[in-house]
Amino acid sequence: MRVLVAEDEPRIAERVVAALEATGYAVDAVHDGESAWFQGDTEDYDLVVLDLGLPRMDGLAVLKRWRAAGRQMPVLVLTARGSWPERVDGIDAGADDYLPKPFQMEELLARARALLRRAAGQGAPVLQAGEIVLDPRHMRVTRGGVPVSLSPLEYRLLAYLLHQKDRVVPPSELLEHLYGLDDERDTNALEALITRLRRKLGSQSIETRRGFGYCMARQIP
Amino acid sequence: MRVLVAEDEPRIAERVVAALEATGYAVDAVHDGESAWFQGDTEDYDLVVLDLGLPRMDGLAVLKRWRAAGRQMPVLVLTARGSWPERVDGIDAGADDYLPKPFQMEELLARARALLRRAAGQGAPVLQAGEIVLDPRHMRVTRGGVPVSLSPLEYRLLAYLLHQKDRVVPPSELLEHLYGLDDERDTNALEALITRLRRKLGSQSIETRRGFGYCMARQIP
DNA sequence: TCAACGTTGTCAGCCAATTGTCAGGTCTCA
DNA sequence: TGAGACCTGACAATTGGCTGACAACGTTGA
Repeated sequence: MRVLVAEDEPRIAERVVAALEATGYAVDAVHDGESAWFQGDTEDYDLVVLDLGLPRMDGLAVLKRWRAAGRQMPVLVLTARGSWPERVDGIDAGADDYLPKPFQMEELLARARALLRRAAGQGAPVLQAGEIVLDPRHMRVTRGGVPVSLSPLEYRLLAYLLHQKDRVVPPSELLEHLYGLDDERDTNALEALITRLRRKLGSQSIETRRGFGYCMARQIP
Repeated sequence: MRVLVAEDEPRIAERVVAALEATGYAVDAVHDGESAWFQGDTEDYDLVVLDLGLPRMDGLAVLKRWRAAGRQMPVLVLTARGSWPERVDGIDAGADDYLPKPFQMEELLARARALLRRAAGQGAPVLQAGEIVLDPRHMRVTRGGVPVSLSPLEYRLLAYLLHQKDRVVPPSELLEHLYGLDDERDTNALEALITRLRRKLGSQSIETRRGFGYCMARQIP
């Protein structure tokens, strides 16, 4: 999961980034509207946390430009302006949710989860495929009820595949989402990672579609 | 657009129903948890506005039962319990959004619009010819509902033919599309490919128009 | 400070699926 | 009936993907 955080107040930005990273997302941070717009326009994010009061370009303007250009990613708007007319504006400009400042970090994370979940077209609070269950709230993974311990990278890979449910995800997309910005990696690193994950989850858990990519195995429940 | 409103306080329920109806939605209202659950489980709604503090069955329980039963409709949760831990619970139980009371009606409408907009964005465009179905999102092909596993090249060929539907596609065009080159590639490679595809999809699936090209057979299902 | 450990990228070798080629077939139409 | 268009089975070269081994790196704890 790649997340872009656009927030100009250093203390808040730092806390948000730390919390999101601790949750296992790959996070990029920018501190003004123009950079935010550029990043969101050129890179592929699963979620954007966007402050409305950004320097150089207003957050609302950034959001509108993205939407006008057809960018679909879920956007969680942070705003200090708590009165409801602005909220309504934000939502109608294409925000998927907003959070008035000040907020509890836990609440931001819950909303982030909800948006990512919704974007994946899923209503359940846990991600699941067959006997594999991933609980994003507690960052726990079980296989048939038995806890499985995953490394950070393994966890991110599994979470991404589960979010995509039975879509086939090409290796290039996985590489981009796992390693954040401009990291050029050998696809073999990904293959090794898949192998390690399979060893922990069972070789049947992740399906290879030769020539296309990977997806979680569709199990017949 | 059908909307279900589950709210037990008569004054609020009345205002919400009126506002939604004024917007042009068809609205059903219930006033306790059991009725809410029953309605949501048996009828098809595009959106549910759900109060958490319902008599007879708690709103959260209603929501969880829906989700457990696989009901996917967007749910906007209303709650008087404004503290953030309950909000987190609500969101994690499968709510798509929540609105703390008291709220401005305009804000509720904006959120309703956002949820409906998002739900509408999920159409699954599939390519089809007779019993052959190609789902581009899942990169899956089925024949009479039975999954068929295709190689990358076979998949591309089929996708192209399905896109052209009832048009007869000359071999030169197929070669160009499959191999990029406008060249002297042996048309026999294409013939071999067609043969392999036919073996998987049924020999009737692809029609040969001698001297012109190929097209998907128009089947009468 | 150093050793033990876990994580992750790299490398090399292996296996199996994919796909082009070839050598015959079969079909169709003049 | 024969020429060309098309089909198909066999085969081999190529490619994509898997995995065990190892090394680099950071973390932890004594």
